[in-house]
Amino acid sequence: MASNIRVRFAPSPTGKLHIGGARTALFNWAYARRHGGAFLLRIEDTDPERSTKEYELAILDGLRWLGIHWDEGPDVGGPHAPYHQSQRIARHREMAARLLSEGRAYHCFCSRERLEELNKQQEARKEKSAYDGRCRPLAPAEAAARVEAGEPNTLRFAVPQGTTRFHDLIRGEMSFDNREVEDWVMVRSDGSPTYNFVVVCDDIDMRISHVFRGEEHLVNTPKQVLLYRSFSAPTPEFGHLPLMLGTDRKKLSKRTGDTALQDYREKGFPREAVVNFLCLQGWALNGTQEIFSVEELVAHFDIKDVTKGGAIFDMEKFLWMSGEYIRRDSVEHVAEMCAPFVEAAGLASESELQTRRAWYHALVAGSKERIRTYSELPGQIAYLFASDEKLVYEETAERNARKHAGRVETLRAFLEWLRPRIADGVDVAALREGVKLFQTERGLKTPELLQPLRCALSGMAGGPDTLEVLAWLGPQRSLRRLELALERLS
RNA sequence: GGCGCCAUCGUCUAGCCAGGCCUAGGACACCAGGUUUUCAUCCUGGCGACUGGGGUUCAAAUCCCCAUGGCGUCACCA
Repeated sequence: MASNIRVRFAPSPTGKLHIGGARTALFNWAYARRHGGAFLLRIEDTDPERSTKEYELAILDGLRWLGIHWDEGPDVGGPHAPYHQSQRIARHREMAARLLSEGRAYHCFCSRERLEELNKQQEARKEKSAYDGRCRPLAPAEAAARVEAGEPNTLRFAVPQGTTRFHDLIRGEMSFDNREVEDWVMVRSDGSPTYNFVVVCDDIDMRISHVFRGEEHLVNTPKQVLLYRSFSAPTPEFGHLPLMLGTDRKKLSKRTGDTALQDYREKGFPREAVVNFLCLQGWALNGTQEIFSVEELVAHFDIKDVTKGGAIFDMEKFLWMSGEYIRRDSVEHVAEMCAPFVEAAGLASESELQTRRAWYHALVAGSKERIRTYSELPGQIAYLFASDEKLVYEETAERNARKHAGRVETLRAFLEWLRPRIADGVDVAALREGVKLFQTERGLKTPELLQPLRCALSGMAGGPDTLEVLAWLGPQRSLRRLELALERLS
């Protein structure tokens, strides 16, 4: 059954994909999927000063990483191409001319100086700053003559009297007095059309049925609704998503943390966790289930269930969720995802990890529940790659070891006991049995042996099973580290 | 300042539209126990909220009004 539902995500390639933009894209996409509609991508590259191809590519890349697929867009094309706003300029001009000829827009010859002056005066009188409509009464013929004569001008939309109402699927009935909407500029003096104008032109031409975007656009909506009516085009349904807030309770900005999706990708957050967490900012599956898949999202998502209030981005919960995904994932996959971080940390090259695949996987299996992002793995396993001589003892690890007065004697005895038992390799299970006997024979409590041993082998206060660590290190290096510890812990 | 939006634990939220099932549920964080050689995981328990005031009603977190607070926005950016 074909659906008439068509939604879009229309980023401006003037920066990296913002985390809030990513959520907007996700919600649009999920809505389309849920209701059998189409999701399209349009690049709003009409600001040549700030738009770059690099950002555009990065945004597409980010969306793909999230698993978002678009039915129509700049790279895949579609029936309403082109999907770069800058390439639709001829159509924009045509539509602007239409409004002008119908008397719904007019030429304005006010200079920037006058507008600035006007603004200053309004501010001084504590009035709202808005264009005063001076050029609106100009006769069309006179205006046309002045344009013909080369006088600089902009094209302004002639806002009618009355009240503009529209329905918002998240917030209900919205109402704005048109006196609050100024005669805004549709086309700049250089001939380029402005955002509020082109966004409507394109949405009409692309048959967009639902517009879901950030709440900061709410106040633009009356301007746009008026435009739809001027074009006698059906007004789409709107849905203004709550803002994502920083810890300062203000619109998420770089001041309070990373705002680019890419930053979280580079920090090693699993993409499923990113998707899951982003959805939880302003939407809930049912109020009790926090972890859910995109399939569940698509099966249950409805714009009506989106929250109205802004959501503070809680990094602690995000990290928890990230760790949750890593714990639930397979060792193989986590190992693969962590590999680039292990390499970047200078611990081992990709080929070295390939060569020692089973060994590397064992490390990951032992560390999986101790990391929250892929980037945390190197810190957990660095001691295995350190030189025996330069192994760093963490303060707590050394303190724990030194708590035991007989540590050096214990380690010396253990070293001699151990040497023959691992000459042919380490058998953890057999060793574990042996260690129990070693302890009882000497009347040692477990920590008395294992805390100094752990410090000697890894220099870490925590971590996986000490005998596992011994196995990973191998006989030679384990013995070497024990010998060194005899000195270092005395 | 004008206009607009919003308002449940510290945070994300369920409940609100269709008022009683709410002595307000879940999650993160925090605290206390348990498991573990340690850390982490895991398990158990605890702490903790309906912004205030009016109204409607037999009954309000839920509906209405006001106040307060927070945020957004006021460009020839998008």
